[in-house]
Amino acid sequence: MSRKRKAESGEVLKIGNKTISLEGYLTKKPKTATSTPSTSTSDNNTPVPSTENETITKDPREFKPSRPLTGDPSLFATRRALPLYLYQDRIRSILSKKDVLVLVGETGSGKSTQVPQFLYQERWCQRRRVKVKTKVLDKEGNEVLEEGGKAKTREETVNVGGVIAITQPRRVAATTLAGRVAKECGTPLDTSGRGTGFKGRGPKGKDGKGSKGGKEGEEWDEENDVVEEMGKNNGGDEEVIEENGNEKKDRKDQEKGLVGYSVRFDHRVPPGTKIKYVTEGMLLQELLRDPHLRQYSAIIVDEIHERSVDVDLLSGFLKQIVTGDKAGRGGIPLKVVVMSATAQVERIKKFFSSDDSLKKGTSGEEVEYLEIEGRQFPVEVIYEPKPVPDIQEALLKTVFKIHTQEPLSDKHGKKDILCFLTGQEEIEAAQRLIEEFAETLDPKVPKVKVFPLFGQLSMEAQHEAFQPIKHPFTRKIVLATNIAETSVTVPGVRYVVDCGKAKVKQYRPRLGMESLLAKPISKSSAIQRTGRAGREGPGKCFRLYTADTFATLPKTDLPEILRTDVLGAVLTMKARGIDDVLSFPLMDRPELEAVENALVHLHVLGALGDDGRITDTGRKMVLFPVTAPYARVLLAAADPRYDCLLEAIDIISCITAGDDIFMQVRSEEDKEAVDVYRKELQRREGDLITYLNTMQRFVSTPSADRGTFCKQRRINVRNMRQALNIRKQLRSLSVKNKMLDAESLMPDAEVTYQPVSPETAERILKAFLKGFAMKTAVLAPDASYVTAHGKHVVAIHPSSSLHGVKREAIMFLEHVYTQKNYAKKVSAIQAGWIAEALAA
DNA sequence: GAGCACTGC
Repeated sequence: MSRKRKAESGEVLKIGNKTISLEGYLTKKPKTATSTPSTSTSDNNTPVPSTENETITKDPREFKPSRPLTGDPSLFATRRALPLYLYQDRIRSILSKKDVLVLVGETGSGKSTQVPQFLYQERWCQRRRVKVKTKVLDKEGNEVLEEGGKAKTREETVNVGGVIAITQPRRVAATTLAGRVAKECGTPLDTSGRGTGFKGRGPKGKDGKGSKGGKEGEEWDEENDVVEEMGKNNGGDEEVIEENGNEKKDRKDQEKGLVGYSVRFDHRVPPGTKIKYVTEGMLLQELLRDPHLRQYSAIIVDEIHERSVDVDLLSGFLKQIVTGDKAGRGGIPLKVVVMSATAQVERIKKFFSSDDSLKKGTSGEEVEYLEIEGRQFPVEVIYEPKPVPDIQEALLKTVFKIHTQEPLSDKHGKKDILCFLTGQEEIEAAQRLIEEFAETLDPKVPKVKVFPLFGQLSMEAQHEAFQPIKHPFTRKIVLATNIAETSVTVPGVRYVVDCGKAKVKQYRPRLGMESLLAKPISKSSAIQRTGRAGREGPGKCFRLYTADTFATLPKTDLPEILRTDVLGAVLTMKARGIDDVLSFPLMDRPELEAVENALVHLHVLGALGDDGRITDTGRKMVLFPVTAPYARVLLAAADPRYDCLLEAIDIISCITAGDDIFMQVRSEEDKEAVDVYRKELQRREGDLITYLNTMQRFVSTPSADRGTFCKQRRINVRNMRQALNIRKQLRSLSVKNKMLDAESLMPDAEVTYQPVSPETAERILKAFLKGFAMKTAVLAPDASYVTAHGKHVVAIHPSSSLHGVKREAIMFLEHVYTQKNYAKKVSAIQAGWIAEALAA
């Protein structure tokens, strides 16, 4: 499995004895240096010229909006108070002339809710019927050529525009924002009685509004037990009403609903929807069937500063549409509003300008920029005078300095403390220290109550951190990971203590594995943490590092695309018609080596052919909302040779449902009791067959007993529900793609549990090897496991049922460097199966 | 003997 690359040319890749030609898709060298990730973010340090900043006086007489608000009058006052209110004419006027607007606005400016409402009645936002020329494609999706080599086209009449999409990085944000805006528009989304049965990550959504669906706590909710039928509610997208601006029509639209949302497992797009909140991934998925985004007049990309892989890819596709010839949209431009909480304006402006303007030296003139002040209270920042040797000690000192010297509350409310730490271990150690020290305090000093807050905690435990404290004379201290930086808002916080570090996942292309280590945070992350103290009143932020250290921090975080395996990103591009992935416009380009590794890996998986183009297999793979190796497993499992698709779906559902469905057990006594039940589920074949066993046992358990089933085995109900949703989605996609016969599916209630035979287990593991042959290791004479690919020593992670067990060979689905080089999700295999899986 | 945070028709 060794890989050799021709040193002198980048045009050919060799894998074993195979040669893949890179011609046609590795034609161009990237424009920016790719040797180190940091060089590609070089304009981080370029100060933004102040002349660029649109400064607008805030005299309401001068900028009184020319149009009255519409919608629910009871919400007018709140909307008028938003900083953004005064900018609506300006925003409308900019977008009537230009196609791209970069809008920088801090949290609380109202940009996510107000901007689409300013725009949806604009003339350019109406749906139109136009003639377009479409390329004729053959069955495989390749262009049909006319004589002379030109692509064959045919003329069609299509609808273009009418809808504004607003993208969000998270589901909760998309659904809560849609709910809020629908209410403001006077066309509330009725979300009652919708049994999607699971909720967002935290008790509070991003903007401090409660998330919805499902009830609080970890109990299995029988009412929500039945998951919603896929695709039932997403039929409204195509029925956009012809818009001609008369009042009667407007009223009709209001009855039908102006606002909708579309996130995985949950679609609410009423007929007549003009404003649609979507997750970034959802819009990428839409791009697969509609490359010109014809349904939309505008795309608003919100929270672009978070720089997920999805938003980076989306930006690339949007740039192509905006700066392209627009023939696919019948000449109608697509307007793009890019919204960010932090100013990386130059970079974004340059990115969305056409390359021609760069050559002419008129960079960015097609792109307008507007900055809007936020609504934050001032926060005083206090640094350590010199570097602290021990973070726990520094934390303890600072927390009790605040506690003993600062008031418990003021006219703005409670004055609680939020501490940012790196992980669970650090949080638990700090909790013990603080609680011990609090015992020694004078009884005249107020009491403290400590709440840990990290993702792996149960819903109930997370919820506690959000509740106002009941006891009088007590201060709340929340010890949180990064979860409190973007995902949730803890109310009542007026003091922030920031340790200056966070655990970040980083992919190492050379090793083919990822690491999870604590690293210094960026300036913008530090500022974000500080801001958490100023949501409800003036606050203070204690940074447990020096001002000099702050000055050395990188300006922004490394975007995710430079930190993860680009396998998925490359396949996403290939499937959307990008043959030359290296010349695809990206704000930050991954290292060449990372892209090459991804291409080779995709070739091994059979998603790319020897010519580097996407194969039939690759095209089938992208239809499934799982990573490429899992998609490959599904295709293999549907093959009569392996014939285990339902089993593979059960396993993949469990594994991709967020964090492990098995929660960790904290106390020793609990552990003993839980292990009795868990042991029953475990199989000697390893973790995969254990997951299968768990899912099969779960679905054959009567609804009424499922709560007990989960409780006894400490199964995370939220993740289990997610697993059921994924299972349902993968099953229905398999039927749709003719890999599964709908008739053969039995309702779960009618299936009696029977453990899989060792023969079936073998077929399942062999099907998984089709996606994970690269992630295998063989037992060496010294009793360590050595990877087949790269010859690294790996240890089996303690969370695996095979931890401490020696087998001939193993397959693992995850490979993470933390304390050690760990293999996770491990199965026992035979060494001979590896070669078998690699042979076509 | 160990687990930053998100997400996908």
